[in-house]
Amino acid sequence: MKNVTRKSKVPAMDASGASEAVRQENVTRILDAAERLFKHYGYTKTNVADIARDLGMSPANIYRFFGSKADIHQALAQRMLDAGYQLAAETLSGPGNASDRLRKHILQQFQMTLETMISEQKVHEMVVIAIEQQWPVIDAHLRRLRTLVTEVVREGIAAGEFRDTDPEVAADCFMSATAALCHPQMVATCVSEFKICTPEQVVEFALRGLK
Amino acid sequence: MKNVTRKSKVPAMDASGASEAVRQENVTRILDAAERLFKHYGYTKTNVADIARDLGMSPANIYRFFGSKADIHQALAQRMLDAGYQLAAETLSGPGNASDRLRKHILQQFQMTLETMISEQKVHEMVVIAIEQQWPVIDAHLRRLRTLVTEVVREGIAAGEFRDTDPEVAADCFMSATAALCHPQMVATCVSEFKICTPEQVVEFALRGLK
DNA sequence: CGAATGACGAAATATGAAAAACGTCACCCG
DNA sequence: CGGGTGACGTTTTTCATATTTCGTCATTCG
Repeated sequence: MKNVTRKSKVPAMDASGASEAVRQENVTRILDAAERLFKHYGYTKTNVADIARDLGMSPANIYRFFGSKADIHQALAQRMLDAGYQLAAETLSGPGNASDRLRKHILQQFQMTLETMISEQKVHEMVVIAIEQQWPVIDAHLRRLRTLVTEVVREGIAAGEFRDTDPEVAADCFMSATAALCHPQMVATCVSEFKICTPEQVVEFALRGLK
Repeated sequence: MKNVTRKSKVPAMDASGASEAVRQENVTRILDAAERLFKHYGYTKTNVADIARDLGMSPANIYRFFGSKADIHQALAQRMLDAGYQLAAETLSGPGNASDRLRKHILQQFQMTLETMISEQKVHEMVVIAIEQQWPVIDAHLRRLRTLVTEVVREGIAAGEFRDTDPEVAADCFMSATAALCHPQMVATCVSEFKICTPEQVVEFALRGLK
């Protein structure tokens, strides 16, 4: 409901820079505390009073930086997704040909999802909430990732590595085909059930679709 | 917990056939009533007393045929999955080359999932329960389907239509790659979000992975 | 004057008793 | 004797209420 990135109005230009900086630092401190508490006690079991107490401030003060508890959750999700995006960007713009990079990217994504699910259930709880409620941050993240993948596909086509098709469509198809390895819900349900092929084989299969 | 297919002991061989037949008819009647009521009022809103009243029998009598309400649900799921399997079997053993049959099969599956989700929310509720609790019937159904797909892949390889690889692995990869179109949870979440490519394109992409 | 807070109404959630539903069993009936 | 049932103990769900938590605002503080 409320907007996540509410910017304070900037009445004067002279001190606004410093003011904005100190504000940003408070935001970061709150997110750090929230992340730690959420991971320890779980999202639903942690209330804003807990976060405020942990920081030695009043609950009301939290609301000067975040419109709601859900906003904190979303900002945290944004931060985590940003980290994932950063990693993906490095992998996808790293060394190797297009196939190598895409393969590494997907398997990395899979690995990350798997580990989060197994060892950090509290984080997984937050992920599930985010997906169920179809937050825009998730959608935006997927779009960002798709942009990266599209670029790699484009390079692969230019290098003669992939066949010549619409890079956007091809990238989207590739991501759909590997969704079983990247989507948390899929990973959660499909890992347990008996599968014949390995993640590596699925990636190879999807890569072949590009060629 | 309880077993779904509890068979009555067969003390004598002469009348056991008829006895078993009349028993089977009761099972079917119960399932028919349950299906109608579940679809109308929803699974959680319907109790066994409702089903019994609908059939003009006592609730206790239901338990002579099913170990629990969940067993009815599972048997119903089995019956629906059987119908889906039947359809898939016809499509996959129908006319056309391997690609045509696989394409038709996946798009058909997608269509079915989509319609169920949109127009029969009560059924979708039951599907979600079945998936969340990871019922063996679902797993068995997927295995059955995979067997069918494997056979088509094998034929495609024999006809020189697909490249020569392990049919089982290839079929499993193909199903993973098209999971975004067949898995109810995926369809539910991914349809709404803005996608660049169409279902048809995803299928073509996956088919290309076989070639 | 802006940063921060205690007090407060609204909304969500925990609690616990009452009701309903589940599932079992001794018993009845054709 | 097998098909069927009413009565009954146990578990789950419902629902009203008490408590917590959320989020706002007038007021205080530096």
